[in-house]
Amino acid sequence: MPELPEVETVRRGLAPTLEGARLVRVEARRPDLRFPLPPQFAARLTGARVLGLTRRGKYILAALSTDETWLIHLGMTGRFEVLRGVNARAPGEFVHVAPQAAAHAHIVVETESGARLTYFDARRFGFMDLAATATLAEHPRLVGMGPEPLGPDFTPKGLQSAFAGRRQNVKALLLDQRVVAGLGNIYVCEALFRARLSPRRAAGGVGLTRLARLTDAIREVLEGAIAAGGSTLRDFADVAGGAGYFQHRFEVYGREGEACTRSACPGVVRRLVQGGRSTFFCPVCQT
DNA sequence: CCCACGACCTGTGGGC
DNA sequence: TGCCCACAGGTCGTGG
Repeated sequence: MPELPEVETVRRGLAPTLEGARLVRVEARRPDLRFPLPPQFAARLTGARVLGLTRRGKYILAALSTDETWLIHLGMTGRFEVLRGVNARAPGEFVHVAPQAAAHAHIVVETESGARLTYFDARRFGFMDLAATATLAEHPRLVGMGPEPLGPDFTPKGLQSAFAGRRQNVKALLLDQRVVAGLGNIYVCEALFRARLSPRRAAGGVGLTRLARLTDAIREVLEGAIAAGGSTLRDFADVAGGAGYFQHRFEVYGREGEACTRSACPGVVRRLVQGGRSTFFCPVCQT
């Protein structure tokens, strides 16, 4: 589910509760998510203070006072819920888009100040790890990851080098986290539409003019989505159970058969399957 | 190295 | 109403 804007929404939601907080009780209700949790996972978190919460691509990174960093990936259905204080369950305080089954509450963390954080993940495609902060950049999940699309290293020329000689289509390569970090199926479709670029083009053949449109489009889409609190199709919720609303601004994703939203374009949005995943695009104005 | 594809896991929505 | 299949926001491992 969550791509960069949703992960950033979760990070911002967790920050007020976690930053500076000491973790006093940690419960792992099963030994694994997608992968086994690291050895002594709960014990290594217990007693630690969270120094800061950052994000890299689709990972949330919690730097700890123990000189370790807690890495969190939400997979497709990972979700955090934050309950604060004794009145946390007061009627009406939280709106749950889809109440999470207790069976999927895998990790529970309580802070010294009485907040409780629960990680739910129905499909268990999410995963967590603990790694020494000093060598975090060498972590296998982070090493080789492409530039942050909202940072200064994401440029048309950089994208051109990443695409050079590649015959794969642009859509598939933009989903590759080594090319650019944080994009997923929705925002790649939306960005390609805004850039008027066909998802079927061979990546290596795209010129700088188009790549400049693409990098701009990616930034615009992601910034708009973060400002809207992410997109909620079925699973995504922020830490208070609320929905994002960027899905109302989708121009192609999920709109197969609808008229192209670009003014004066006579096209109809089509769906095709690339690399086993749906791509939505306008075959008339995306070239 | 590059690329295509199946696998992982559960829930849900649409069609019949 | 009920059943079954297709599909879902991600990533990894394997094979050619």
